[in-house]
Amino acid sequence: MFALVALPLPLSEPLIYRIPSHLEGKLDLGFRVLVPLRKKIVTGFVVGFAPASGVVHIKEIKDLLDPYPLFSEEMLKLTRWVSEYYVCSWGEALRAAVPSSLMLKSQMWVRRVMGEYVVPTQGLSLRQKKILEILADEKERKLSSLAKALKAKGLYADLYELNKKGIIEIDERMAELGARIKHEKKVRLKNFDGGSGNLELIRTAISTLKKKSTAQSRCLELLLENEGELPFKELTTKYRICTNSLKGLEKKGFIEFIRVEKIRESNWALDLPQTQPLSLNEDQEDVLKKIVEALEKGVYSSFLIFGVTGSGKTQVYIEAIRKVLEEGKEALVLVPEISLTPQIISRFEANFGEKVGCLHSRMSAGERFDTWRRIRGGKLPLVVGARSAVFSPFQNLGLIVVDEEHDPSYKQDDPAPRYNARDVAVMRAKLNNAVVILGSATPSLESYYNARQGKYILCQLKERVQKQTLPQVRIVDLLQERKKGNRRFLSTNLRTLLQDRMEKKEQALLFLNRRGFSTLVKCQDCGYVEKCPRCDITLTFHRIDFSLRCHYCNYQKKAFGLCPNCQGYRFTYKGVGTQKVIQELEEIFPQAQMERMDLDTTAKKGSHQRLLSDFGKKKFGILVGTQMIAKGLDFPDVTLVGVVFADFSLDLPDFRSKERTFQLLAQVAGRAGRGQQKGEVIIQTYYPQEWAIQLAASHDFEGFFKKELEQRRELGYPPFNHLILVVFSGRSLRMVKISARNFSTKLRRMLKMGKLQVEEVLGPAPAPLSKIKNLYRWQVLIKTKSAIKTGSLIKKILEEKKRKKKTEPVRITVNVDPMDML
DNA sequence: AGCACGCCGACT
DNA sequence: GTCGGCGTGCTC
Repeated sequence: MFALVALPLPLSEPLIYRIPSHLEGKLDLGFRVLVPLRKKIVTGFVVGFAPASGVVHIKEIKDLLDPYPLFSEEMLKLTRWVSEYYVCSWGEALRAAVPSSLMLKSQMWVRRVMGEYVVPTQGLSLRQKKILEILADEKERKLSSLAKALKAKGLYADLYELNKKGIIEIDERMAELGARIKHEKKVRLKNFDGGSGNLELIRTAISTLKKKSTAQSRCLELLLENEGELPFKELTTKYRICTNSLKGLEKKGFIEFIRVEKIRESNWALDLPQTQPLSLNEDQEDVLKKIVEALEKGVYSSFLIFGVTGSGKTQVYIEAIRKVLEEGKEALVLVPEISLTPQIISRFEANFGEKVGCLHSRMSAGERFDTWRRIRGGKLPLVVGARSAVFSPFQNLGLIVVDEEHDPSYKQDDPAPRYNARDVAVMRAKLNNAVVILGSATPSLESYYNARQGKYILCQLKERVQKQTLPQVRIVDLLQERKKGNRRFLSTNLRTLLQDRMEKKEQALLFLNRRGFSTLVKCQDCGYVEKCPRCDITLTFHRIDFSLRCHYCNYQKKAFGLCPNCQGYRFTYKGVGTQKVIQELEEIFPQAQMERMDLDTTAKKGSHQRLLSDFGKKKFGILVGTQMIAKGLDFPDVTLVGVVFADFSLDLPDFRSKERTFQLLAQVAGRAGRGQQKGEVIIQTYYPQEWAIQLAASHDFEGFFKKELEQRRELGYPPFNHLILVVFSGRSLRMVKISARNFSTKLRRMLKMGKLQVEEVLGPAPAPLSKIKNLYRWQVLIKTKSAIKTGSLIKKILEEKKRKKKTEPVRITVNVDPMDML
């Protein structure tokens, strides 16, 4: 009997291994195993069995890593689907579903045997001498670190030679990845059950002991105060009870020593005053009622909660979760990484206490592993986590919530699997007959469209909880500002309002969306950026041949003509940064208190929190920041929000740029006027007529949705088609182009033969970032009705290419449902 | 992916 | 003639 083992590599199929006799009968689907691969040992997962195989040299499974399968049938199905939908190997999908610390790998260690002066250096190569030099300082070293020190790969030949000569020894050990279960010695009162008779007995013991040993009686008292159990270490260090006293108590039979698993967990929640569970308003009650009905039926159903900022979506989630937990089922809450803040976690902890676990990117390997194990063991019925938490090992999942459903951070771009956690969540709910709730103040077009089509049940929360009105939004035309002679970033309008807020001691947020790093050309006089006539996509500038190109369809024209809008001839390539804005603010308002918040200033651990808490305490009045300040902040004294430059996201060469802009503006605007005072928002732009901006200013999602949908339909973009982006990258531009062209020709030919509903194959065209780290990048974009069918076709084509003898030195990545094309 | 093997130009 | 850089092919 043979086992099919999926490995975390981009292999088209699982590899086949012999099952050693001592593991026969013990193995089942979903088990984690160690298998030899080339000269290494790697972790894989058993995904199937075969009675025979055509492979000549079959290796044997080395070992079994767990007493039970790591993956349930459901998780195998889910990861299988992920691998098919997102065009990656099953093993890669499975890897994404376990903490990385479980993916053990062997590591080679190199040790010097002969002393420094004994080694005959003649006859050794330069590199071999270098190796010995490095090994002279230390007893032993990991092979990987040795390779790094030598800035060289492929040391094996030299190492084996040195090994043969008996100068060094090489051995293979499993790498330590922090996945060990940590234990802790604890002291427990013997036969303690908290009952009254039991208590009496111990009290008597304490009083008799008091005469002889105060330490021992004190120890028993301490244990009584702590539910009969305390860590050994705490007793000896914190309470200064010596080991002998404890041993004495053990001998007398009062206490026993136990070893328990220790859970690593940093405390993320804030010690906030426990907010009273707010009672739900009528709208919220309606929504909750529908969800509870669905939960009671116990079949798959999906909801889209569309609620304006501040309408109390979270409270609805909380009540739904309460219901699920009461039924003994489990719940999962996904939030974007950036909003997985202590505030959010505290909110859930206030409601569910010990039942909540969280999973986020800043956790250590050990913490992740422990949390994962507790979920698997059924000890954490509620998990709040970022993207990868969608694979949490629940056994009895009843509800999944995806908050801020539209957020692009749910999509993983690198490495494979390039999945969208929101869509995986919907699939997982289906497989579990569970309920899934997607929530957003600005739903993605896909989800809102799905809801309109009846795929999701649409629930609306139209009012803010405390009935605050939405802020008034004004659009400032930067072109007019320029004509008035104002060359600064801040318009006179915004300056006046900032001045006013400083006088009134209210606070302001200045938001700058700085993602415009693709090279686009903007007219200095009118702000015009040229677009592709076919794709409505911003054209990008290519230095190589001074052209403007569309990276969807490869339309191109010469750069440096006159501006088609105003006949201007001066163009800019770069934009404003947060530092520049701060600099200008300091010039204009020398006394103002302000802080900057972006990736640079929040790199240090905790600085993010400190900045926000200082702002909350009104230590400064103006907060200037990027995306980071767009979401979730709730400061009642912020009455002014300024969007310094709304066009960055609009100018991106991406079909979603309008949607992004709308969502961002709506979110940022939602930060203003959350308290008693009414809020005001200023949006500065070169496109005052742009409807994405105008509709955001009037808080008109419906209007935006209608208009954008029309355009998407016309051009065949999502939600009407799925997009699949295939990127070719390599050192040789020629090879990259050839490879991309071969692929697209083959794909087009195969599509003609088949009956697939593929709308269009666009390109090949240069990627918007057409050269990264000396690698040229070209891409092919596919619009299709069925991502899974087209995906499997792509897989076939790529495998055929591999089988051909001459493969081009070109890396190919497939991105299904990409969030952006950069 | 990541690593071993093979081919080729730049030097002791 | 050797060293080491980089392209090529394969993993049961």
